[in-house]
Amino acid sequence: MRMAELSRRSGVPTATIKYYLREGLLPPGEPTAPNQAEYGQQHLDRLDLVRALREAAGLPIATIARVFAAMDRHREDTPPEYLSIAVGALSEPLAVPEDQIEAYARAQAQVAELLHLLGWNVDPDSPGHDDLVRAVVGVHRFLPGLITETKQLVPFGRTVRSLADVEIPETYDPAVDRSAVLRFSVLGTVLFEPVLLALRKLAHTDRIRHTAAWRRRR
Amino acid sequence: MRMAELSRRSGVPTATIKYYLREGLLPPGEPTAPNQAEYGQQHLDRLDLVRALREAAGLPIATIARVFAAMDRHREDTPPEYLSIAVGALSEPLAVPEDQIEAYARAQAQVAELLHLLGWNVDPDSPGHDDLVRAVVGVHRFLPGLITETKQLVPFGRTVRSLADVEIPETYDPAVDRSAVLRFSVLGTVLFEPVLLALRKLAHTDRIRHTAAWRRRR
DNA sequence: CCATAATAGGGAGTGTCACTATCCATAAGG
DNA sequence: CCTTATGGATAGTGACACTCCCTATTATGG
Repeated sequence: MRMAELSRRSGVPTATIKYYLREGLLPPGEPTAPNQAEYGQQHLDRLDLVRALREAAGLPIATIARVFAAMDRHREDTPPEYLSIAVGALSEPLAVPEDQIEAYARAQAQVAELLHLLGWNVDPDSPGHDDLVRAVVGVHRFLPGLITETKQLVPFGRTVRSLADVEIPETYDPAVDRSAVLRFSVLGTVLFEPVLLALRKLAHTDRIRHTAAWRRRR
Repeated sequence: MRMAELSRRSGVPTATIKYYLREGLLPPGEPTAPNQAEYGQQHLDRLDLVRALREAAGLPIATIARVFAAMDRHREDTPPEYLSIAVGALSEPLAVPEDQIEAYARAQAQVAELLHLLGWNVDPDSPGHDDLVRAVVGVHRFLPGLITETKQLVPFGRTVRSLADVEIPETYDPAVDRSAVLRFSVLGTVLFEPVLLALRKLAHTDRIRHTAAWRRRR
């Protein structure tokens, strides 16, 4: 199919498709002439993924491009590897500002201690590690005293870990093709985040309603 | 204190403070002359909160303004009320696009059923309710078949609810002043979100490492 | 008292992001 | 053959979060 049909079938304007091509969100079509190219199912699939990542997850174009680049670079790896690479590409690499080196070092140490306490089999370049360091720096900075001891975070780790058992099936069926697994993993990661955060807010409300102890001033 | 000192002590440039004043993120200073005004501790506190909400949580200016407006409008309410209002103001109000009315209706029904299954004492205008509807619409749209039955979400609700018990203390000490409680609640809500999401990614990695069952093709 | 610096308030300018529109030299299709 | 479409490139748009600059005062040190 050519541009017009790709646009019609995906629901994305041609101008936007061209923009995505420029930004590397879409591989170029198969050229049939200096000014003609043929697009296929993979382009439709990718446009659908772009829409999900932009409209539902709100990811910036640059991040989506990074995820796709990582996916394409590692399509020969084993499933756990390329999944990890793709999900990891969702996060910005850690950039420590000159004036906050100690704050990051402290957070980094605390994260390492936490992972040790949890006994998790993850290393510092696993997806989420740098995000956790960044997040802990933020908490330290603006709510100092909230995480004074690393072990305070352990219940959160254990709880979230129990969710992982529900989210990720025990077995991986190799009959399902790689790109479907990838799509599922990346989308599952980002589309479920707002679900969890919204549930957390609602849980807070329920928790407060069950706390009869908003003692009145007397 | 006046502009220069407010800027120096908060670390926010004067041009930015003026911008925040225009956008309603800061209440105007006490005017002492047509071109002079006096700022106080409340302005310093607020600038600090703005920094946290912008730099650590990445919230847009308009959202921060909405939170402050809600806080100011409800400063006479009881603690559970104004906390709920403030945290609720963190979310955009639900806007249903013309062409997705059924999708939202379906998600709304599913959220209602979920809350019933969980037995939570929350109503549809609680903070997070609309976010959950939006998030469920997103999952339905881009990962159809993932949430076919509402009860699949129950474990997530229960798990997150158990976190709420850890996060929110049993009692609220009225000796602590309102604005500190508010700051703590709003910041606690948003600063802990990235911690949870990062832990989730790490938990996924650990889960996958414990899943020996990435069966090889044979 | 006066020269200099600082101030509130407002408008305009900047850089980034994610598109969106226009142009042009081909190419496709009836 | 002639209208329409295409790929590639460049420019423009609107939202956002500042940032700069201007002006008529006002504060302040000598």
